[in-house]
Amino acid sequence: MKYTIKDVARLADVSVATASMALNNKDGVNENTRQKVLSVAKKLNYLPNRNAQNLITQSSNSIGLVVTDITNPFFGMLVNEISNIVIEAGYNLQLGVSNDIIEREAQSVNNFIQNRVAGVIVVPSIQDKYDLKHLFDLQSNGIPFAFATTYYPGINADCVMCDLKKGSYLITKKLIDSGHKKIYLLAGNRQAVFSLQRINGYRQAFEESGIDFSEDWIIETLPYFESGYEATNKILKERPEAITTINDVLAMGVLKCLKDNHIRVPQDISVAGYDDLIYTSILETPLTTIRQPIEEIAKKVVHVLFEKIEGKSSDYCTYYIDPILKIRETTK
Amino acid sequence: MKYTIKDVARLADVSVATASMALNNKDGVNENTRQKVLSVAKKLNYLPNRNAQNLITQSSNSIGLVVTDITNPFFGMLVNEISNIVIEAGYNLQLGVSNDIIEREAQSVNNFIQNRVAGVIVVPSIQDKYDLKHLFDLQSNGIPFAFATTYYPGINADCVMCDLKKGSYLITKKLIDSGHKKIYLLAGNRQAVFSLQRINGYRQAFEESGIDFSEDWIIETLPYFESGYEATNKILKERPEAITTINDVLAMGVLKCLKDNHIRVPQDISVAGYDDLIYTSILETPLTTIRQPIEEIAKKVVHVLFEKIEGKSSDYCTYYIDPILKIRETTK
DNA sequence: CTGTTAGCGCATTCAG
DNA sequence: CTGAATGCGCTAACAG
Repeated sequence: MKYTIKDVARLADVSVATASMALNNKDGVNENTRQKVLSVAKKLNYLPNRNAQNLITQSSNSIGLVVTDITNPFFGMLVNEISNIVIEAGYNLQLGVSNDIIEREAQSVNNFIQNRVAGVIVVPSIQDKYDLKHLFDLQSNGIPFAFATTYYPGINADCVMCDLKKGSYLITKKLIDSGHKKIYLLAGNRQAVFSLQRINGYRQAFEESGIDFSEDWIIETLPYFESGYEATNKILKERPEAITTINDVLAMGVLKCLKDNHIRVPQDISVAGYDDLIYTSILETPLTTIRQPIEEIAKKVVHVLFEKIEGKSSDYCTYYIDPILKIRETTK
Repeated sequence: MKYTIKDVARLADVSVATASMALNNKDGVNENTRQKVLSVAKKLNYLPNRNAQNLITQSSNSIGLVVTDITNPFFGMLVNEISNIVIEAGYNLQLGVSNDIIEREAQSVNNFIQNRVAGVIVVPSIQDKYDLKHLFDLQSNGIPFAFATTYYPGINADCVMCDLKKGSYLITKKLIDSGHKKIYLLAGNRQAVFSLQRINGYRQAFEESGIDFSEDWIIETLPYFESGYEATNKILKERPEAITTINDVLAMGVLKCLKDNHIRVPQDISVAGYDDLIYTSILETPLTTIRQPIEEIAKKVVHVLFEKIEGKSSDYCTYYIDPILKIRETTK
């Protein structure tokens, strides 16, 4: 049976109002009656109906989170961290998976709005054309939100992300210093902030070194394993000296392709990834990569969101977390 | 601004009741007035409050899902599939991550109960002692639930899972047929159904072949990368001829340890995993494994749950999906 | 076809 | 300290 507060009030022989006050630890209720209420609540296994609570208190115990690709362990870890923190704080997590399709992101966000969640965290997807109405809808509904790992430009919201430009700069510089010139970048979608920033870091390294580079070396890709494989297949005939990617999953696709073509890493080609997934450490040659400090990103983004929810802060900021270069064996 | 149905009613110059009927496409409302209501709703960007809707209709648009380890791509894929199906059906997904801690599972389920979700899917965690009160609470609150990938014994609920015994049987038989005798099994927790079934398959293969085996070859582990590494480290001095595991992530830990100890696979030791993660295909030597058909499991478990939600079915069943043996190069 | 009334489960006034 | 009354936003009778 589902019990309501009426049931516990009736069985505790008090009114609904006092039952409510007792249950919520409000003062102004006699200790004896409180105990009586609590004990019947326990006996009945009574759990308050959040829909009713949220409705009357005009608040919510849920946080909405949209990620692009839950299949990628990087986002798996992000969800894990965010989930832990959010639950710890007494909230519930509603999850949307966009698969990098903006319409799905919008659908999830609309769900969140209808459910009147307390706040939303979104990992933006790759899109050429942005229809960001759902984000403005969040704003007009007074629901705070923050971006994680990257952001959509032109939106007034907090963002917590890795300093992607710096990461790409570090890795590209490393490759240049090792004597490579023809360094390809599997870059994702040029329109996207997370690609642009990495491209800028890549460019900066070249410019600082005074080595010429070609725009043709910047390859647009999707961020998946297969995309890394296909892109590599296409550029192989250009004889790249090194290939960097915007994430480890792409880099694994690169390695797979090179393997299938009997090209040795790093003897024939150097390869570098981005993210530092644990699973890359057992590769034939462990992957040189950039670590994005996920725990920090998760902690910070939730913190920032909570401040907005609690009304402690009202100005928006993009927080950059320092990346860490992990030199392993896929680079000379 | 947040608008309520009152606002759209007022601006459309109708009563709240007709506004509601128009919005919900009920018939018995003039086409003109319906259009009028719809247009102001659109103009206002009105989205109904689900808390109120759920409260009055005594229903819900949310499905709760608890997984153990979202960091493992296997569960990432499972969440992805379930999310897609559930969203497609017009539901919202609430996610809990237990990290194999039963108290966290319970907390998530309690959240789901309080939110009065329509149904719950749970991936049971590894535990010696089960306090399954939260599941009985689901039942007493009339919330249908189903298990995915494994189940807790003694609970009246549906389960959709891979035929784990068969999978382990197939792989063990394969190893025996290749001439191995001393085959270790990194088995997870013996108390858990998902371990037991695999152990049974392992046993069956030995018994059929008439080869003696030792109980000592069955090693209890946690299901994580590090656990695979550590377990391997411990059994190395016993000179195993082959190591099978209950998931690919564990197997990757095994491979990493063997690599660090300069032990060749499969020349010195054969290794086999379970799950068929895409990332294992680029390993030094691609991993022999058992594929669990995740899409099928996801589809079926959601289907089964929906039938319970809609009251179309009332008896419980465990559905076993056939595993697929993937022989690659880590086995002789 | 439309508006009035009632109530989902709960928290918060305000009298007593 | 306690209870009766009110309303959160919405849907479902029921009259008119």
